[in-house]
Amino acid sequence: MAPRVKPSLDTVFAALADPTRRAILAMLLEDDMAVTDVADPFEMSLAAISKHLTILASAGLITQEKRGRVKWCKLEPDAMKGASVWMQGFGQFEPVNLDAFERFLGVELRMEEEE
Amino acid sequence: MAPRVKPSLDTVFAALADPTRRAILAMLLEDDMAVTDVADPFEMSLAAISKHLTILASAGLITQEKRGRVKWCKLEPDAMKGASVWMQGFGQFEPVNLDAFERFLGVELRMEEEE
DNA sequence: GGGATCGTCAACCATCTGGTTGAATATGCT
DNA sequence: AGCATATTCAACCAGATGGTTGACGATCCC
Repeated sequence: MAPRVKPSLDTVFAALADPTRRAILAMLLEDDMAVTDVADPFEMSLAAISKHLTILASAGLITQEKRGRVKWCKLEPDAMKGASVWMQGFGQFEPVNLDAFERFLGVELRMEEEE
Repeated sequence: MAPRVKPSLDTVFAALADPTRRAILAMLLEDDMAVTDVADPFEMSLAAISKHLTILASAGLITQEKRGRVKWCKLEPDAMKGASVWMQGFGQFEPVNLDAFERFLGVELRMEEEE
């Protein structure tokens, strides 16, 4: 029942390769959310979002806890550690720059609106 | 002719999601390589490796320059910057730890041998 | 010129991915 | 009990992905 595998680089990178899933992770930065609420801003079906959440969960990037009929989704940023360390082995990237991060988030969201 | 698009998070993460491609990047850390030499340690066809290299190139993670009949592949670690910054927005991961990186490389290579 | 080497192209194939819809399950509310 | 809400399941579909093989165009070398 507990999330089985070691979240491999394969599954983490693959999970992060989809813009919908990255947007979900960004939403979860602010707070834990129910599946329905996660789905709300997207134009796709609830079932599709549910699948995305399953993928994020099996990559270890989120955990889901059912309380009552609501399943709460919680960001697990530590799951990115391995991938982050791996990438940083390729170059000393600029010291963690939150401004740049927010700019990226902004660009991503804007792209989805335009689509 | 020049690599067209802005290497998006989509293409970078997708490129990194494949273990063969990550192994290729790790090889290129040591030195630039010809396509044939890149393909050598793998058990798949040269054409398959050529495709992987194309994917890496269109994600901006490598560049390829043809000199004579040999096409040289060069690592372009800066293409990871965006992805790295994006991930670091989710948590302050341990200050660049090369030991951990080499451990990861080791694990990845070992996995391929066993397969 | 002619043969070997380097690399890509084209066609093909099996499998994965991301989405849909409709039905099913589980919980909460009155 | 009976209805509404929350979420998943199952079947299906189109298109992407990762691999193969065989032919092809370039380039180097004798």
